[in-house]
Amino acid sequence: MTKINDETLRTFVGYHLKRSFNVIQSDLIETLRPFDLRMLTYSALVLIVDNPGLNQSRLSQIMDIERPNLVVIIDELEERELITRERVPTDRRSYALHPTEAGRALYRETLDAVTQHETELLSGIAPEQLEQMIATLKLIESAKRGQA
Amino acid sequence: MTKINDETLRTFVGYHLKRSFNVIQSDLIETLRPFDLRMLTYSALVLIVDNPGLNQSRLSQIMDIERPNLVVIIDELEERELITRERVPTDRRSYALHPTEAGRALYRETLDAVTQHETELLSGIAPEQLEQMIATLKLIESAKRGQA
DNA sequence: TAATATTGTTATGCATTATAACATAAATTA
DNA sequence: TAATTTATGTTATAATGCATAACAATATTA
Repeated sequence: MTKINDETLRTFVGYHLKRSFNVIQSDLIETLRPFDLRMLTYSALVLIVDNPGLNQSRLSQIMDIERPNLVVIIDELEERELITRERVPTDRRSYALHPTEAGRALYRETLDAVTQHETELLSGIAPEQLEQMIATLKLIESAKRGQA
Repeated sequence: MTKINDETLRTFVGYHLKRSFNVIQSDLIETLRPFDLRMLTYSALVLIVDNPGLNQSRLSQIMDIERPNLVVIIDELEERELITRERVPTDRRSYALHPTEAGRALYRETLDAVTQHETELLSGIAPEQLEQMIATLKLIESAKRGQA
């Protein structure tokens, strides 16, 4: 088992970001599996519960995905009766997205599970260190081109 | 333009990781476009140049992708004559992957470009702060389940 | 020698992401 | 007001990413 040299890639912040994200993502996927949710459907559910009445256009923006791709996600959540699409009288093009009671219940269940799993996964790291990292991640996030 | 509340998702480290990675990834994709490389083909090229002679099995492991998915990547690099597959006398199942001179030249070109773009993108952040973040990211990476 | 494991491969399916084109409705402008 | 432009949600489509099953050739182990 020869050890492989990835020092060149290690000079890139993006490489470290991707590898560490992969670890958290794998854990999250496993955590969400029993609830039959994927990352995208989960994120959408959380955002709809926390922002009842928002429309698909706004939701796709915050989720950083294209509107066509959100449609299937919303379709799935609606079919499972976790959310509803309701016509907006003042703008009849758009739908106001609202969680159902089942949606809010699933939100609470999953929030607990996801929080516990991530806390457990990162239990070996000091909270202050994580907070510092998050501060830096926010700086990177706001370095987005065509925005500053 | 109503502001959307994503405070719940902000309690997750993974959410911050994903959003900041997206920023870097977008930048990287644009940087690699002129060279007709994607992230995966680029990573593979770098690892082959830095580890000449390694085989596909090892490469797929370090790249964290399944062997079948690596085949098409290696196919592409080989067709473009950036690398070669060479039979290993001591193990005739596997191929030793080696960069061609063109592969090494492209490696040098792209390394400069990618380094410059990432440096520019992150120029507003103190290097020590980035180093600290990388240290934390490494901790997360090593928190991978079924490994400690 | 026989059974098992590894390497690379093909085929396949699902998820993610992006773009073009469209119908409906709203907003803008002439 | 009428004509044009823009916004919202949708369908269709394609490229990419990622995972699994099955297989031939070869190596390893029992």
